[in-house]
Amino acid sequence: MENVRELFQIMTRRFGFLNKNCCSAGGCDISLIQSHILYEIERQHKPSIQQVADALGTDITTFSRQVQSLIKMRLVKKTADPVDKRVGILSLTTEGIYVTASIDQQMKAYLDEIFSHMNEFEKETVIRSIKLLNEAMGKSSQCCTTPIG
Amino acid sequence: MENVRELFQIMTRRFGFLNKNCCSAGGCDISLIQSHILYEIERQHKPSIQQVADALGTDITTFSRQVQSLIKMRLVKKTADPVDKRVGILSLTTEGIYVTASIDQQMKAYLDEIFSHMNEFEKETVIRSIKLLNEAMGKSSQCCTTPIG
DNA sequence: GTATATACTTGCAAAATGCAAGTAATATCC
DNA sequence: GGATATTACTTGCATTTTGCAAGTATATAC
Repeated sequence: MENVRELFQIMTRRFGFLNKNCCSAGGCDISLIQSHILYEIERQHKPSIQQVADALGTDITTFSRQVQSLIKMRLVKKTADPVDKRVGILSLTTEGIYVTASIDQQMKAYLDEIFSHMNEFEKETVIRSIKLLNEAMGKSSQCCTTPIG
Repeated sequence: MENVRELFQIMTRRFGFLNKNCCSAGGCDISLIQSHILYEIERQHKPSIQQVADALGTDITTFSRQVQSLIKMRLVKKTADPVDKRVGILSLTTEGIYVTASIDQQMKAYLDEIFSHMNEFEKETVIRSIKLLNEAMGKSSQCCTTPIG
């Protein structure tokens, strides 16, 4: 049996590089962290600050400031939740939507390139496997979540 | 067809949390970055400082200091290459080997837990898929490597 | 209506980062 | 074989990032 951890470690590292590559390139100059934040704001529908911070495993004080800088860059909007005025609801501005879409497009192009080295059957198997993996990680309560400390 | 990027993004994020969890827990108090460095020093056989920095995509000046702190913690040794005295060869100390092994053990336990939610066939498929993916990423020259800028 | 909890925000001090400029050793050119 | 360029780091320094402690504002509990 091969070294499973090594396989995971190398794969995630490479995917991390992919994410990095998709920031500085072409027009938008976004940090890796900012890219992750934009992605998560789009993915969740009108999330609160807390929700995104939790999803990314970032300390909330740090995240508060990261959001502030994205607001200054006019990529993100913050509106108070009308039901509970304490919570700040995050959403993308028009420019934020554009930048996020642009990053997504780059990522997809890279992924296509990677899959071009496989046949259709292999590609299907790989995608199905990752889905399976995500489900298994979701079921596992003790791991794969934000570190508590 | 599902959103492939999303699958990747979530998977790697979760695996990242796994890595984080395996640092602060139990005895050794190691940062996530330090854990990655230890892992890479063990993986490569007696690598140079440059090699590890490249593998992790870290700026070499930053990495130089990260190595210094690991040396202070007595987890890493640096010896000049006898053939080329400019290059610093990195290796783990006895304590470094112990800490690295301990982290690896935790990671493996977590991975076992994840795979316990699958049957043997699924597990085999997933592992084979990740191998395939790594090979495909390796073939792709334009991506999955350190960002140039 | 007071007490507690939640969702953030800010002060501050410590740590991490990366460019510019250094040092030392090697490789190249003539 | 000696000047020049290159490589493999290291250090100075200024900027940025981080997270704990302590704050504010709103909401919930009793």
